[in-house]
Formats: sequence, C-alpha cells, structure tokens
Amino acid sequence: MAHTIARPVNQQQTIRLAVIDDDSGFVTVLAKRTEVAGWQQRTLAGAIPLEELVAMKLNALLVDPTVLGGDAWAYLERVCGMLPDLGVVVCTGRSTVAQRVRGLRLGIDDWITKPCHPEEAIARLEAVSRRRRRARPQAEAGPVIAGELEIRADRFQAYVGEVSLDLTRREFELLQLLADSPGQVLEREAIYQRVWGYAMAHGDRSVDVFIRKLRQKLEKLSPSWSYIHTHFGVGYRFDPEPADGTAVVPPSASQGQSDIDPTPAPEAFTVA
Amino acid sequence: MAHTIARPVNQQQTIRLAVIDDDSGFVTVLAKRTEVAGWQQRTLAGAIPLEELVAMKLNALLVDPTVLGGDAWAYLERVCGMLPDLGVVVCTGRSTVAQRVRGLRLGIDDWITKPCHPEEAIARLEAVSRRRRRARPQAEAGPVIAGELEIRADRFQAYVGEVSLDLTRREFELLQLLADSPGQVLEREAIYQRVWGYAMAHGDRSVDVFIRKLRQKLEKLSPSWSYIHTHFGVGYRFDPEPADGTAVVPPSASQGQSDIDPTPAPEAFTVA
DNA sequence: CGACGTGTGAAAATCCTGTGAAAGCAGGTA
DNA sequence: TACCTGCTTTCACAGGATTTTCACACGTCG
Repeated sequence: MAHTIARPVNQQQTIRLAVIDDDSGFVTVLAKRTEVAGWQQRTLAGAIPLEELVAMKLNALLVDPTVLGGDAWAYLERVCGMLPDLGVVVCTGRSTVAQRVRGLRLGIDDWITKPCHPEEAIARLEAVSRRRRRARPQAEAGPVIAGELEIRADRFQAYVGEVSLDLTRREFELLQLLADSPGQVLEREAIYQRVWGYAMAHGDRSVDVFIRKLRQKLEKLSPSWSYIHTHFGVGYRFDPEPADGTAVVPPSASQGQSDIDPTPAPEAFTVA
Repeated sequence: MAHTIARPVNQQQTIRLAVIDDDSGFVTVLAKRTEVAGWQQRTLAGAIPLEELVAMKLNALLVDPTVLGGDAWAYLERVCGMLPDLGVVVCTGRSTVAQRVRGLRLGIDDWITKPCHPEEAIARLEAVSRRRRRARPQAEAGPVIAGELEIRADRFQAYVGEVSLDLTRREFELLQLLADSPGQVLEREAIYQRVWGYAMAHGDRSVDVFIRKLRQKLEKLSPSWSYIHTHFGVGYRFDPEPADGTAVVPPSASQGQSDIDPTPAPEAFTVA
C-alpha cells in the first residue's frame, strides 16, 4: 500500500472566528474573504469577559494585543488556558524575538507581523484551527436543543426525548447544518456545497429529497412543532416553532448577536 | 536553559523532532537548545520514505523545502496527509505570500522565514506540537468495567470474570479506545488514526476486520451482552447493553470539560 | 392563466458492512 | 537457513442500507 491517494477531502468545517483588532480596513477585507469561505466571523472591540468568549464556541481568535491594553498577555494567557481548543493567532506590528517566544510559550498558536496579507492570515488561522480540531476530537460539543429536538453531534443523531430519529449520516449532517444557523435562510447551492462537499449540479434535487426525509422523521416524533421552513425560490430555514405558528425566539438571544441582527428574514417569502 | 522560563507545565512531554535542513550551523545550534530542553532530535539529509517517517513516531518536523528538491510540496503534502498529528514547520529563505498560503493549505502548520532565531523556531515547534494535554497514560490505574467486561490497561488485556479474552495488541488497543468513550460514535478514520498512528488509506478495511474479531471474542465469553454497535456510514460506538436491548449507561454528558458549562448553545452567531 | 419551483413516491444505482479465506510478516525454533 | 506459528493486512463477494434519479402532482408567482 503505502503511497497512493492524495485525499482531497479537506472537510472544510465552518470555522467560527472572532477578531480583536481596530484596523478597520484589515478587518473588513478579512470579513469579506472569510464569508466567502463560509466562516462565521465576528469582530470584537476589545477584551471581553472569558465567559462570553467561552459561550461563543469559537474555533479561532485573531488578536492585536495593542487593542487589549496593558495586561494583554495576562488576558491571552487566561484565554489560552481556558479554551484549549481555541486557535489563537496574534497579529501585531513590530515585535522582538523575545516577545514572540514569550507569546508562543503562553499558549499562542501563531504570530503574524503586520502588515500582512489577509490571505495569509486566513491560511494561518485555518492551519491553527485544523490542528486544534484534531487535538481534541469532538470532546465537548454539548447537545444542541431546538424545540423538542436534541441534536447530539457525538452520536451523529437527533432525539426527541429519549427516542432517536434514526437519521442516516446525510440526514444528520443536513439537519446539523440547518440547526447551526437557526433563523437563517440557506440557499440550496450553499447547503449542497457544505453537506456534500462539492458544487451542486444544475437540476439536482437531492437537497429537496433529504429535506423531505427530515421533515417526515421530525413530524413523526415531534408533530406539534415545525422546524424546517421553505423559502420559495431561495432555500430553507431552520426555526423551531410550535404548531400554532407562534414564533418562539428563545431567550438564547441573550448574548449571541449583540452587534448585527440575524437577518430579519423577509416574512414575505415565508411559507407556513 | 539558564534563565528558566515560567512555562505552563502541563505538556512537558519530550518532543521527538526531525530536522531536514542543510544549514549545519543552524541545525547545530538548534540541536544544542533542544537537547537542553530534553527533546529528541534527529537530522535527516533529505526526503526519506514515508514508512520510515511513520516509524519514527515524531511529534514535530522542521524542514527547509529546498533540501527536498523539486517535488518538495508533493512530498510534504503526503507527509501531512499521512501523519495528521505531526507538527510540520517549514523554514525557508525568501518566499511569497502565495507560496506560504499554498504550503499552509497543504497541511503545513507553520512557516518561518530565515534568518530566524533558533529560540523562535523552537517556540513555534513547541506550539505546533502542543496538544495532548490529557495525562492518559497510567492516570486511571483502576480497571475499567463495562457490562461483564473488565479492561485492564496494566495487563493489556480484558476479562470476563477471571477468563481472559486473549486479545492481541491491536485488538486490545482498539477495544480500549472504544471503551474510553462509551456512548460516543467514533468514525473509522479517527479510530484508525488513533490506533494505528497514521492516516487510513481509502478503502482500508482493517478497522472492520478487527471489530469483527473483537465481537467474536466478546460474544464467546459474554454472549448476553452487546458491546460494539455499528453506525452505518459513520463508524462504531461502544455501549455495553444487555441482550434485551435495554440501555444501561445513562446519557451522562461528556465528562471532558468539567469547567465548561453546558451553556444552552447560544446559537445565533451572526455573520458580521 | 402559464411558467417554474417544490413536494412526493418509488425504482434504479451506489455505497457500506459482515464475512471467510488467502497472502504477507515478524518472531521464535530446530 | 529453513520452518513453524500467531498476528495483521488484503481480497472478493453477498446482502442490505442509503443515496440518487425520475416522472408527476401541486403551489406559487408574475
């Protein structure tokens, strides 16, 4: 055996990135690129409480320590200690070897020097979270709750109460993808691209078929809720709501999206 | 090192490093420093067969691609694909952003530019191979009990009552891995990667074969329990349950991070 | 009222796993 | 060295499970 196969399967899982930097130009360019790549990016103004960072379930953090102020290193050390799965990349202007070594020893994963090309920053963030992900294979991953539904990534399965939905792998991945961005309308092409891993051929109905299967299984075990909504001409939206149609925006709105509101989903398109 | 640095003691494991570079001065200095740090370093003259690299059980690899010749990148890609746990750092002279991005995308973990301070190279190598924080080895001296099964890591063997299952080394390692995360579905690739130590080639059925052997031996001595469950299209799950199908292990949340609160998954993570 | 996008059921094509057995290896023995 | 022995890897095939494809009914939109 040995050699053979160059497996292209770069399972590009969506990366959650937070950026702490005040160079708005850089941040903007970065945001544009990461969005294309399907990452979820968020910009932070400065140091925020550790609990909030934890709650964000990030994969990667890009930070310019000067924005953090004087105790930047103490802060970053705590971050690294607290979140062993988080890839931390420091991006800074001029720096000495000693500083860099100290930073890396603290737990920083990579250190880039400004000015730096956004593409390289992205590549390094990617590399860093690739490594982090491998280090701890899906350890945490608390179950996601949506309506009566409980999605457990560690079991590749969803449950209503104790009963399994008996999802196949594809069904599960689709559900997981949808449930990962509740309230967001995802286009078919995007869904296909992310679940199947390659571009959707024109006229392919696979997504529709799997949506149907999901709906059937959901309906069977949780008939009083509707989870997946169709947006004509666009795609689908995951939003658990009781049968009577009352939208239940869970109090989870607590800290999630403080800055930008989650796409107010043009109700004109909504199909009950 | 004379001036000791307050480093997080958590991962003081000795690192096995291989260096592929012809800058003898640099290599020598590096060797001196790593030796003080207690690393095991080995210098290679150039590309060597993948099998040999695998056999070295390295943690980190520092390489100057110019020493590898023309197909350096193809080689490194294969190395990274084969050994996902190996930290690979490229150290090269002048390079373009595009080159660096390409390298990082191939699987390289970090890229340093010469001339570089050895201390920084070491810090980066360390950062790149910093991962297994779990002191698994003999920490849990107590035998693991699962159903009628008793797994004794100290003997590399499992028993039902006083009778040994007569597991071979691989069989035992596989069983131990599975039993280490009861209730979790482990993918074949992950299993292979952790038991065999390198990436699974496409189409390799070794895992299946060993699962069968395990099942046979388990069935023979503990016929009234079923331990290993298949998840179609995914992998296997270890979950001891009596023949009648009653699950015994309550869905205890993963015990991994005690500190991380099972936060109700604040899902809305808006794309900025 | 069309044109087009979506829901549906079922057949067809694929892929996945269990299995038995042969071939390849490494280590010990005569 | 030649041989034996137990372990690991590789192969080929059968039976199922899953995924894809198709044709058609139905809804939505302009």
